[in-house]
Amino acid sequence: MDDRPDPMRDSATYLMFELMRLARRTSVRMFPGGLRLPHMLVLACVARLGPMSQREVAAELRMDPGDLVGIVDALEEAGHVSRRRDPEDRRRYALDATEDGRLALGEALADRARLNEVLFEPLSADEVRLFKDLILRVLAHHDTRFGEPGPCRQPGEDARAETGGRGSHAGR
Amino acid sequence: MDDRPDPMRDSATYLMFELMRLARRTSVRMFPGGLRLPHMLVLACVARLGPMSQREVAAELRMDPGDLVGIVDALEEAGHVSRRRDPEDRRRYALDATEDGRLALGEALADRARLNEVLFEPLSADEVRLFKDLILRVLAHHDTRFGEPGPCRQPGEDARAETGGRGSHAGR
DNA sequence: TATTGTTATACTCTATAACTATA
DNA sequence: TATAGTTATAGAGTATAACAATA
Repeated sequence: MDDRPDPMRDSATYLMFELMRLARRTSVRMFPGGLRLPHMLVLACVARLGPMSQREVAAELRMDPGDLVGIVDALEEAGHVSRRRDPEDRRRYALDATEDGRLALGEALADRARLNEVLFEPLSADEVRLFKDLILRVLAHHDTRFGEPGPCRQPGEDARAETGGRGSHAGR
Repeated sequence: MDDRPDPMRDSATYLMFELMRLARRTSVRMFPGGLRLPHMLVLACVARLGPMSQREVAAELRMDPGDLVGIVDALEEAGHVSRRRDPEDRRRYALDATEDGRLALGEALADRARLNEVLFEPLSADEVRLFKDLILRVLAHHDTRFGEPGPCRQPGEDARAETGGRGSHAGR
């Protein structure tokens, strides 16, 4: 039966696929009805980058502007974002996060942190940092958003456990 | 503008989400019309584990048996798998990979390897191995398929699927 | 921007047929 | 047999997500 090894398990993208399925199921089980990732991303985007148009959000998140309509509809109905016409250019919206939206984002971030704790429990804190660092380096290679070390570390934030230089830090 | 850090980027599951989006887009761009991951998984499963029922495939891959119907339909129509009734139990199919299916699987595996090379180009071979190793350890902690002997159920999933061999179910 | 439509994936529920066990 | 319960597949329906085309 199990004589031959599964050739799929050699593929990093397949393993990531399995891990994402596990993450989604675990998320639904732990936080049913919670903010889903796309909504969370849009909310976090407007909360961080201030009043902006849907077009700008779509560009920032690499999402289809058409798909943003429904997401912003839902966030507006939930009272998480405000959506008024930009007086400078009435074709555009000026989206912004409400106070309630910022609270909801904080809760969603806490939930997601808890999810990550449960999911990555077998890894040490250093290993999780290394894991994220490897992904960030791959993303940076293909997507300018993740390009520079910029918004990952801030003055006043703790940077001592830096695992990832561009060099080789993974001997194994 | 606003140079506050994006709080999402601290979340391993968010970074994985972005990397999976990138992988899917890259895959479609490099191999339009190629075998998609679920089809590939089913094909690899029957090619490796010999003649088996759809129920067994679903259990092995943690997929919904209902969703398997369409996937096997497509694989059968493409000539990649054979689907005949199991004479021992005519409710079941005896699925098996055809020679053509094994060839197609080999090509799909080669394509996926090429995709992984392109995607993970910024990482060294050791780092990719480490990356896969970290994922495998996480998967093993939540899913019995991925090693780690021991009594361990994956979250959000029950143990309903236990179709070992034909014949006796001990507990009734 | 918004709308409409298409496709892929995942999950739920139900129907039907074939099997198992038992009275 | 007859009856009841279980299993394997099929199908409909829902929901999310990505994407294309167009108003």
